[in-house]
Amino acid sequence: MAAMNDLTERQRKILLLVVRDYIESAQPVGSLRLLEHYQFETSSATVRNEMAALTELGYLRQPHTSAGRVPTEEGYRYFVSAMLRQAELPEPVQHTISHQFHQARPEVEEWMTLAVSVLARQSQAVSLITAPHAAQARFKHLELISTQGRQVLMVLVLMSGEVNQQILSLAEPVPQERLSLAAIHLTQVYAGRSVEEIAALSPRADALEADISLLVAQAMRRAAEQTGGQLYFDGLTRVLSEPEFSDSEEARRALRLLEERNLLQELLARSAAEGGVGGVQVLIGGESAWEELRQCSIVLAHYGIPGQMTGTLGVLGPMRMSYNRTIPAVRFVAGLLSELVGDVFAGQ
Amino acid sequence: MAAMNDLTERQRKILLLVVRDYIESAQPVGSLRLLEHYQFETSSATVRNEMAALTELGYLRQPHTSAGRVPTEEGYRYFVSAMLRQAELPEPVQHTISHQFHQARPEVEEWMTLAVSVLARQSQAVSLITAPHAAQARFKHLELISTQGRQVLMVLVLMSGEVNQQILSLAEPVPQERLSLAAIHLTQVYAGRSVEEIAALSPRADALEADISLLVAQAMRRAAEQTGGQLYFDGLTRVLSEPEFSDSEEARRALRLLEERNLLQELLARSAAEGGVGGVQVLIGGESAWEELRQCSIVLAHYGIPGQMTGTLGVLGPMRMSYNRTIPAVRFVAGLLSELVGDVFAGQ
DNA sequence: ATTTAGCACTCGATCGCAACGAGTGCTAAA
DNA sequence: TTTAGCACTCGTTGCGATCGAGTGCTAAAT
Repeated sequence: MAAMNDLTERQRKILLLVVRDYIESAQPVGSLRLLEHYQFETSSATVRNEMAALTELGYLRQPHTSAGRVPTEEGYRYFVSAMLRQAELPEPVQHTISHQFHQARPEVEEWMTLAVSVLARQSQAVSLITAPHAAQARFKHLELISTQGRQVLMVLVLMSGEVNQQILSLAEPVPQERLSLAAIHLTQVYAGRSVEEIAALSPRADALEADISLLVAQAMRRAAEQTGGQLYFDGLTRVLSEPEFSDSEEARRALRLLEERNLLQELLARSAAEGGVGGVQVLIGGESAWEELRQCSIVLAHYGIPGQMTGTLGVLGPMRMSYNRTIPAVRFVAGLLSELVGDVFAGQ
Repeated sequence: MAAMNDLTERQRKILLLVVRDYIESAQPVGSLRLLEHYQFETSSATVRNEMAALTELGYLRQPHTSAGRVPTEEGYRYFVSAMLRQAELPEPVQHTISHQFHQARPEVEEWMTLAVSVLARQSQAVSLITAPHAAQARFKHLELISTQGRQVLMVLVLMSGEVNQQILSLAEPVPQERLSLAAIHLTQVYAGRSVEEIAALSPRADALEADISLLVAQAMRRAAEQTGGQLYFDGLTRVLSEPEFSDSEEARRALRLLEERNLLQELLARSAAEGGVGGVQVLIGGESAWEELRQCSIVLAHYGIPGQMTGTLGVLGPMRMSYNRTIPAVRFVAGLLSELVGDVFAGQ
């Protein structure tokens, strides 16, 4: 492992260019190629020497003796940390995205699908996001709606705005009025309470209400146990044209994670512990993460109101994903969503 | 194009075996291979002659002169129509699936994810389903919940059980009591009404209610305009290991459809016009469907209560998908869902 | 002490070519 | 009508030659 700042200015320049070129071309980059495409005052031999040094330092790697250089994970990391400092999304793009969000219908679901769509387009990789999720599930409102016979639709709204619906089969038909009364009563009693409080309240005499409050507690416990809000993603098919994914079965297996939603949610949640809202984290080569993600990188950030109502969004792509488009986009969208969520849920 | 029943018994047997073998092996099948793997009383030469005849008739095709035979679309169709007649899912599998559904929490969302998961596993292809969708959107219930300041969460429940939530920004803060009164009033007035009826009712004097009823009408119109319920799918990554998809960019492009949810919904909705609930339709080679689906087949069925509350489910896979596992599975799951939906929504 | 021109060397990629073999269609005998 | 026999087709496989992008090293130049 190399120390951080032992690079000369020229080495730094060469390293960054190699990474940049490799990200674009997906081909090992050699000294001549570098001279052709970028401005240099030195000759190819000098560049070769520097590249050898960078290889020695662990930032670059040769797939085989007579090939150009490819960044190592360490190399990507250097590139990314240089990137993190600066890198704003261009003004006009910011405006477009911002506009799209304010144009959209004010529903969380809309925001989520818009966010993944924007990120997928911007990064050309797979984007994911979890809906904002309250740190603590608190009861807001209950509605019971008779549909037919003994079937009742229960709609449970949490203070986070999360809506939970479930179909109950009662032992016998109950008229809508009685259902409404029960719902109003329970709503009054439970308003603002947490799962524990609701579970602790002694079951009331009324059999119907007792049944229902049991189900309410269950539903809330489920909501609380979830590590995050609902997961959305986009860009899966776009990424299939990347060479990494069409070639190797290895990388393709990584995509299989996407259908194991709970696994992925856990991954996102785990990182929440580390980074606060605002900062962009970049996991390169699946450091500290899953085996399947060896070949991948993840750029992620958290949004929302810290400690109250947060979600995670990120981009999953090949290690040579376009960080300079992805990182600013992730940061910007996270900021935008924090604002929107803040407007609606702040101070509960 | 060949007439339907001009095949001798032996030709029929050979054709079905060729299709079956090709579906399994993904390799052109020759006369010798057929003799090895299945029981024949004739020699390879006879089989060759019959294969030549079947090629002449348009059921088979040779990728090149010295290769085995591959089914044409016509060949697949013959195979499928032979299949449609019989083909039940094995009893134990039926029981397992049935059990899973009755075990699941009684929520539409659960049913949908379970359905796609079962179908994806059973068919080894991409499965899709649209949530049950009412033929006509009818108002059931409205709830207004103040979250913070001028922000109000509107929860609109339709008689179909579809729940619609949206965040409103009012001109000025309104206390929860006033919101509740408005919601109760509107719920009474609108109960059971269709979009048109609601839009037709003259806007009332109360400004708050007027605003809200406008939004309700908008939301209902959106719900009505949607060609189907929410789209779920599964099995995307599994299908990537099929040779059709890892080899050709062509087939991979078909998968891109899956992220254009509206397109896909339209496709499913369009077929609804043709087949009623119960029958399984098989679209081979994207007949009458999209350009992108040239290489694919779709097995689909409708479920629910005809004319009232229906959804579509299907499997999208390569033309050589395993019809004999897919067709019975689609039929069975459609039946199961019809029952479940019927229990809850019948007779509204 | 750097930098650079020159050069031998490496090794994957590409090309051409021969051999292989699965599969066919045809003919003639059973 | 079936089938054994056979010539023929043509994609696949294997192999050696060649190519060329790229390297590292050495020795001269700055």
